[in-house]
Amino acid sequence: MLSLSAENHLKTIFHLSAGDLKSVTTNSIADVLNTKAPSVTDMLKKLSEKDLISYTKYQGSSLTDSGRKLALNIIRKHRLWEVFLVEKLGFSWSEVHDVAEQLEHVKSKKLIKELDKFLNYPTKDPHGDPIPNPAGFIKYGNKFLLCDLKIGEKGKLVGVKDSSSLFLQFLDKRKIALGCVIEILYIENFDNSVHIGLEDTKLSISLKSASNIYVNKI
Amino acid sequence: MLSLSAENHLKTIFHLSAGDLKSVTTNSIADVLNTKAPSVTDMLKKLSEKDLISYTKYQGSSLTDSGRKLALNIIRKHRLWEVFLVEKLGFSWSEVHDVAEQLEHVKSKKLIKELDKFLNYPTKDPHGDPIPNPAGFIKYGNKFLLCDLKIGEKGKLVGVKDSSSLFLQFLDKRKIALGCVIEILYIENFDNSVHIGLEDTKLSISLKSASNIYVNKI
DNA sequence: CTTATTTTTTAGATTAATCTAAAAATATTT
DNA sequence: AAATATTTTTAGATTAATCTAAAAAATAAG
Repeated sequence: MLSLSAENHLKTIFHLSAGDLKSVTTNSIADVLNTKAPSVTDMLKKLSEKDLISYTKYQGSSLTDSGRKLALNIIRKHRLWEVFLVEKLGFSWSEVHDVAEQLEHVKSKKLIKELDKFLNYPTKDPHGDPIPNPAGFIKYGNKFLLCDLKIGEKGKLVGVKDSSSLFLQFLDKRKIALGCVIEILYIENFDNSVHIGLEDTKLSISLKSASNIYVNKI
Repeated sequence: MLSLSAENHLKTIFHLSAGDLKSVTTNSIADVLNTKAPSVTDMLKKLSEKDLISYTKYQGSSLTDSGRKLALNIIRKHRLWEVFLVEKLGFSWSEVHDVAEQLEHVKSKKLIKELDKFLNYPTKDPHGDPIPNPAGFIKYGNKFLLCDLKIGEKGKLVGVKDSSSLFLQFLDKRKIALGCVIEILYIENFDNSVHIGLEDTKLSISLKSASNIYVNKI
């Protein structure tokens, strides 16, 4: 049985390696988890002992197959709970993270199996991120960053890169939501701000914002 | 912020003092929590420090008003989650305890507020136990133990005293469920076993079983 | 009302997760 | 490629929750 801290380390390594099995630095893990590097080193040794990561001193760490499976299971739980919070309890997408962060650690196979059924087997969480299946398989959509579209191209918003509540609330204020169709109108030379068409309105967002929005080209 | 262990101690003291503010022994707490007396003593000192219990060495401990409020809040969360598991996820009443035991420690005011609304403000959990309101008020029904009814009297099953999954499964097997009407037919002199009428059938249960079933007289 | 038994507490360890400060290894810069 | 800077690890503490063994207090029994 993994400790809460061990689960959080695995999850973080998964996110930092972008779902790959590539190597992740000790400091980057500490940053995400708000701890210090020595604490992370300790945990890396323990996870390595259990064969959940491969770790060589000073060379960073990467998930093994079994570690990746465990990480994906935690992420699966996190995202299913997020769907529950939004669809059943009326949370907004900017409010769900902290609560899901706690719920993801509840241990019960049956709970997740039944929750999945109750939610009608969703494949995406409220931020557009894919929900891994029970076997630990995750299907990434073929998405682009909004800032990479050319002028005149259109995309449907399918996810965000930065899902901090600050950014999500920024989007809410401008009625930019999952599923919206966005057209690139033009790009300001001066500051690279991006003028977009959104349903019936036009507005301008910063390059930084456009680099945090995923779309499917249409 | 209370630790998980502190929350469990408060909850246990509440249950052992039967919802009262009466004093509870150190060993009885250790028994319920599957720990040893010295561990409990340590925690009692900490809880006392925070004014959640009043504790005098060798004299047992009892909840203060604020401790009682916290305990009831945990119990509220536990019971709401039990309702959710049974009504929404299709768990049986013998399966919910261990999962609710984990869910009750998730911290989020909004979560419980919305869950309560989603469940349509239930007042009883799946075992018939009352759910405390958000202010920490709990309303006990006027219930009797089945074994205390006289021959010929009838009662509606409104709860169980022992909600171990062993006992609940025992009841399930005999189709004895919340809401059933039970009549006392007669009591065997030899072993005190209790013959009951249950809907259209008759059966016999031990005195021990009859002492674990709560009914409302009808 | 002593003596024996049981309960509770204290004393002293252990484990897990964290930290700071210092040492070691790696990476960067000139 | 030597010097400097950064990153990572080790060493050594700390805190919280637990434990066992022994001491102290309360309770029960004769």
